[in-house]
This record gives sequence, C-alpha cells and structure tokens, in this order.
Amino acid sequence: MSDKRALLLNSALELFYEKGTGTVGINEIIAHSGVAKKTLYHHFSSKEDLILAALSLRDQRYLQWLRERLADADSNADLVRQLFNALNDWFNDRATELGHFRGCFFINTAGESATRNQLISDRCASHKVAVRRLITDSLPQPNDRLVDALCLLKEGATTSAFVQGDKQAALRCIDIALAFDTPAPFAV
Amino acid sequence: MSDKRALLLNSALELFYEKGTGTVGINEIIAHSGVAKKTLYHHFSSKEDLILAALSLRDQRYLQWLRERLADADSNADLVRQLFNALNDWFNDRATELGHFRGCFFINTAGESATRNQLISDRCASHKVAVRRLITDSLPQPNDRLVDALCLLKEGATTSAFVQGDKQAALRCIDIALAFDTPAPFAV
DNA sequence: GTCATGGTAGACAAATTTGTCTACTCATGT
DNA sequence: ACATGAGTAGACAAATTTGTCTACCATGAC
Repeated sequence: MSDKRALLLNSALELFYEKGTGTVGINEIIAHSGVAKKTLYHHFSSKEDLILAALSLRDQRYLQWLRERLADADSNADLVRQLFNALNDWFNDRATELGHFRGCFFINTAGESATRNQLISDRCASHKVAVRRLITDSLPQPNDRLVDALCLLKEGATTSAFVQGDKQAALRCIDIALAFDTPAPFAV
Repeated sequence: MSDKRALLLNSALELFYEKGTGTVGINEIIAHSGVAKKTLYHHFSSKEDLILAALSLRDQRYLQWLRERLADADSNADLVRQLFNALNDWFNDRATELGHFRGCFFINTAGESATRNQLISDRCASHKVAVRRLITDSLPQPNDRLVDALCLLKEGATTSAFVQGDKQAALRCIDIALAFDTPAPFAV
C-alpha cells in the first residue's frame, strides 16, 4: 500500500477545503505533503482526478461523522435536535473530524466549477443525495416532508454560518423544524 | 459619462456569475465587451476592483428585483408566498433581470475567495444583510423569528436549486414557513 | 540476479494570468 | 488652436499554471 497516496489526498482535501479548488495549485499540494510532482501524477492522472478523489474522501468522512451523530434517535423530534446540534458543533469548530469550518466543501466546489466540469458538479450533487438518504434512514417515523424541510434548513444554516458568519444558525433551525413536524390546527 | 465602463461591468458580471470569478480572466472580459485592455485598467484598478464592482451591481439589481416582488403584501402569509414564488421564478429562469440561474452569486463568490480576500467576503455578507432588511421591512406584521426562518429557508432553497438542481425547492418552503408562522397548540 | 514498482529531485514545455506600456486616434472644452 | 482625456490595438513583462520528462535510487518478488 502506498502511504504517499493517502498523504497527497489528505493534503489536497485540506488545502482545497481551506482555499478552494481553483486557488490551490498542484505545486502547493506537493510542497504541503513533501512529495515529488511525479509521485502525484503517478497516483492521480490530473488535477481534476485529484479533486474528484478529495470530494469522495470528504463525502465519506462527512457521512461517517453525521451517521454517528444521528444514531439511536428515539423520536423524530429527537432526531431533529441531534441533527442541528451536530451542525452547531461543526459550525463552531467542535467537530475535529471535519476540520476548521469553511462552509460546505461541496457547495463551494460546485460554485467554482459548475458550468465547466460536469463530473465535479455531479459528485457534489450525489453527496447531497447521500446525506438526504442518511437522514431519511435515521428518522424513527418515516416522514418525507419532514426530510425535505430538514434538508432545506440544513443547507440554509450551513450557508448562513459560512457567508454571514452566523454561527447560531443551526440552533434556530430546531424550532422551525419542530413546528413543521407538529401540524397547525387550522389553515391560515 | 463613459458607456465603456458600464459595458465592461455588465460583461464582467455576466461572465463572473456564469463561470465564477476565479475562472474568468481579464482577457475574456475585454474580448466579450470588445474593449481594449487599457480601457479596463483605466476604469478599474485591478481584477479585484472589478469583482467588487460586479458584486455591487448584482446586489443592486437583486434587491430591486426582490423589492418589486415583495411589494404590497397584505399579510405575513401573503409575503411568505410572494417571496418563495419569486424565488421559484428565479430558479426556473423566469426572472430575466437576474440572468440564467446559476445559484447565488454571493455564495459562489464567497466560497471562491473567503480565506483569501476579506473585502470580497465582506461584500458578500453585507448583501445578505441587505436582503434580510428588505424582508424585515416587507412584513406587514413585524416578526423577527419569522424573518430568521425565511432567510434560512431562502438560502437552503437557493443552494438546493443550484447544487442538486432541485428547481422545486422554493415551493416546498412555503408550507414550512407557514407552519412556523402558525404556532403549534401543544409542545411536542 | 534481475526486473518491475514506487519513489525523489527538479528541469522543462507550453499555455495562461494580471498588469504595464508605447504609439496612435478622436472628440471636446477653453 | 491646442491640451486633455477617453479610447484602440497589441506587444511585453513577470509570474504562475498543469503536466511531462530524464536520471537516479531502493525494495521486494520471482
């Protein structure tokens, strides 16, 4: 097994997430990992290939982190609280597995390359599908409309926490999601 | 008055929004506007200056568009529907003022340059503040918690519509926001 | 022993980036 | 009449980008 590949991939993900895939060059990645350029091109066929691998690694890590945080919810309301408490920890740098918070890597990367690179934007989209599936499977009582609401609020909170620096966004989502889970008695 | 400046700024915004500020080069902008490079540097001191001007132009256009769409709401529920119907039109390319939908220019730009350039990320953040203020001022019955919810849902819908191509996201927000506006009768 | 594999260091090619500069044109206000 | 400012075309500088290539080294499989 080549540990250089893992080293490169870790450096790439770290730098890409911190500064954006467009800003970080191949030379910066090899300098950061202390590896020769030839070695990088031995393991990855191009920068695009490396970006795709970094997206996959992030996808895997993020899902694993969230899966642990959503385990064993007793009720839907419980899951709502677990979800947004987890996000709250992430936004406030209390989720070491995910690194220093700089928004959602997939949203950021999609924004950088959407029109240009279909492979990359597809991988960003499928990460979101995987997260949605995880939330769906974690709900004790199936409720697709609630899943819709949770996904929308999650994206909104992540974006607000990043762009506006609104680090409390996740906590405010809890009431909104719970209100939706409890239908109003009368039509408005 | 120099119309070349306006020409350049329009081209820049169009290209930056379509492909991202990092991807689009100075040469592409002057080719697109049919203007000499010297002219660009006569009106803008650097590419960063041009990006900031493009952000301001987009901010102004977006606010004007949204202001018209939120005018004269009879009730808070009415405003909720107006807001998300407007977003729905945008996502589905029925808001010609805003160009072909490619997500939120400010989110995309913040993701590209956040760590690197404080001026740019500040301007992205202040756009969001301005939109929030517009929503606040458009609510017939003041309700800060509702404004919070609307802003979170708006960011979530915009992001989902872009990254996942979920063009119906705005419509699903209506029920969620209305449920929040109508408090549940019992605690959950 | 030999040969494939994975690795290093770094020169190099080719393209592209931002920004400057020269030399020239055209209009306009005083 | 003439200076000034806005404009053009495009050469140029300097840096940076991705990706290739040569030459060499070490290790383990057969």
